[in-house]
Amino acid sequence: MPTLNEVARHAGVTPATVSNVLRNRGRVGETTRQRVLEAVAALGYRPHLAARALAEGRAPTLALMVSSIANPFYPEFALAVERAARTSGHFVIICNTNEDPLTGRAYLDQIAGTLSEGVLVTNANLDFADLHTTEARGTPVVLCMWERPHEPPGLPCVAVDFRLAGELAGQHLLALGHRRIGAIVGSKATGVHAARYQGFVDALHAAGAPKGRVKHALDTIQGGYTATRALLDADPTITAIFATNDLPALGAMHAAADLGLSVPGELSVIGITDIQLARESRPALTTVAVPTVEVAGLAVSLLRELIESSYGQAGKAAAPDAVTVPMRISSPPELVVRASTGVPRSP
Amino acid sequence: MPTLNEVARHAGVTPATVSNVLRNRGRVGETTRQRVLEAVAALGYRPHLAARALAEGRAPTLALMVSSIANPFYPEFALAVERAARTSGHFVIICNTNEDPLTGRAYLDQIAGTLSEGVLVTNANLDFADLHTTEARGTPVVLCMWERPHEPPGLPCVAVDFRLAGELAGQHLLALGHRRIGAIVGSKATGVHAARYQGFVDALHAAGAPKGRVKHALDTIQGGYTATRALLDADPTITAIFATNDLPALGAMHAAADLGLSVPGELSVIGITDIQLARESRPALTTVAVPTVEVAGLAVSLLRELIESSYGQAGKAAAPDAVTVPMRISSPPELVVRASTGVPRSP
DNA sequence: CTGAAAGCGCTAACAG
DNA sequence: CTGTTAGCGCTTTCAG
Repeated sequence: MPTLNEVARHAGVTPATVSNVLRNRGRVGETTRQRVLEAVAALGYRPHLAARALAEGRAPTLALMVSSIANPFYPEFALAVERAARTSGHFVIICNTNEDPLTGRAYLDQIAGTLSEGVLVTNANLDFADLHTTEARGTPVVLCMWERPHEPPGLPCVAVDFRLAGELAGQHLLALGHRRIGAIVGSKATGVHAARYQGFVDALHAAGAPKGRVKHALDTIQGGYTATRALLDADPTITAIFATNDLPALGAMHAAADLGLSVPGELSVIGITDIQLARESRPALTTVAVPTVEVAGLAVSLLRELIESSYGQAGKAAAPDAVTVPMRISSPPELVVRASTGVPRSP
Repeated sequence: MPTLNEVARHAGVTPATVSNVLRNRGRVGETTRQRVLEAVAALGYRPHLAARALAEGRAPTLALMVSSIANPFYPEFALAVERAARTSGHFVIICNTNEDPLTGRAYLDQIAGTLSEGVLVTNANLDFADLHTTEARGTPVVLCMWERPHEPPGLPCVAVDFRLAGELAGQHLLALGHRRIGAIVGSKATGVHAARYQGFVDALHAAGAPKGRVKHALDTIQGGYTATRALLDADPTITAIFATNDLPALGAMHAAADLGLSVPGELSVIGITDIQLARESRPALTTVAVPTVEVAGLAVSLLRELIESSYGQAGKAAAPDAVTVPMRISSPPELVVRASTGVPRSP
């Protein structure tokens, strides 16, 4: 691997000049520029990114924290993040926390600021204190899927109005005529899907409909499957299932299939997110779509801004504007009606 | 961010000593070691990975090239890769080629050897010449899913006997009594699934069964869907579909659903790979499982070995053992019978 | 057992 | 416009 120095020698200039032509910095004469470019091509020179990172004091990578990339939502998101990151020359390092805050911390400790100049956090079971620590150490962090635009998390974030998503789902079911609706909340009671469920309840309330049964479940197909069976077991008159995420909704459809209930004939099912699988299931899942690609784009660009300004204010003492934690809000979720919802069966 | 130097000062020693205790190198006195450790803890020191990379001449990351992380097989594989990589302190950078060889080359050019010390390649539409180039430049490359153990690709790889997988699938269908089987090959005629289809044909041949119809398709659910409809259109007497991958197999099931054909009652469907979705579809997909996690582990450890030896032989002139390109073979694929296959309908 | 010194490959002022 | 001079933070001989 040829170095900058060798290229410089080959071109009969100094390393600084080569560096300059390569990054269009200091103005360089056209003839030397050509000479340098030729040398670069001749030697097949490629800049050593680690060296550059050290010299610049910043690494060209972003860390993407996910609980498990195997959860089908994350790959879609990761793809969008990577695309956005590439536009600013960033590479993305994927950090699976495997739902373990300690693993998450280990990642943050190791790469934040030393190999990555910014951190993107999805709903990855992380300790907020750890995130604040890495922020305090100078590495910007942004939360990618904050659920409650009206209750900022105290960390830069891009928020999606998930309460609205829940409400839209509820309204859709209500409009179809459903009154006995089971709800599957894909997390513990205190969990991250509270806003979605709240929206659903709001819709019910506004329509004067009864509140219905709720079941908390793992945010997986299996979780939705189990929850649905429990729900239907407890109340066979349920005509629709609202799940706070697509995966459990898919599980609900499976449960229906196993119980011999047709969807949507005998049971309607709706989810939230609109992952690819939602389109591809049979029947195709009605859901409330979250603008995934947009969120990824917003998150990356917010992170970039934070990174830039973090270098900018390096000299400033005690920035008191730390109170204004930035938050971007994505465009609102939208109902996508597909084949898993319909009018309720007659009693 | 405290530096090694500051820690050294704090502990009243030199940076070299701190470095030594941190990596258990030069023997260090127990008392100074303690002192250093305290200083490290007190200052919250974390090594600067980019600086270390430069000094060591090697980066702590591996590049994982995939065509699109959104294809459901890759996340599962990526997760396994990351787990394996962590055991040697490596981070993984995910590189989506988006099926574009140029994008792949751009990635290789930029990070191979400068930010990543090794490259893992899945079936990511890459130019082999580019891979050889990066290898020649000194960055080891390993192919992760080579399909034909008996025709080494000329690059280090871990191979899976996909011909066998196709054969097992064929045998299963045959054993059930199917004779009119449609095949969906998830790639162009010249493509990467040739071995799988060959195995299937071998099984047919061995049983003296007719060869049946074939349709090439995109390696997606949609591709399988379209292909299935075409197949059934051309020959309604088909009783089973063999797909060279799970995604198209899933698509076949959807097509069946839309045509009002019950699976497996009126149409059996089998795939290859056993992605998570196969377990989670309804009916659950019968498939031939590839040992994904094992393959990831083999690939990472092979890559590690290549990396180590590449540093080792740095001085040696013209290593003539370049002829022995290493290949690891995974344990054989295994048939997983689930609910999508059964005896053929009576004529 | 520990310190001093050189350098990894590149960038960033500042001179000339 | 181009060259000089310092490092970035860490590792690694080699002396002491």
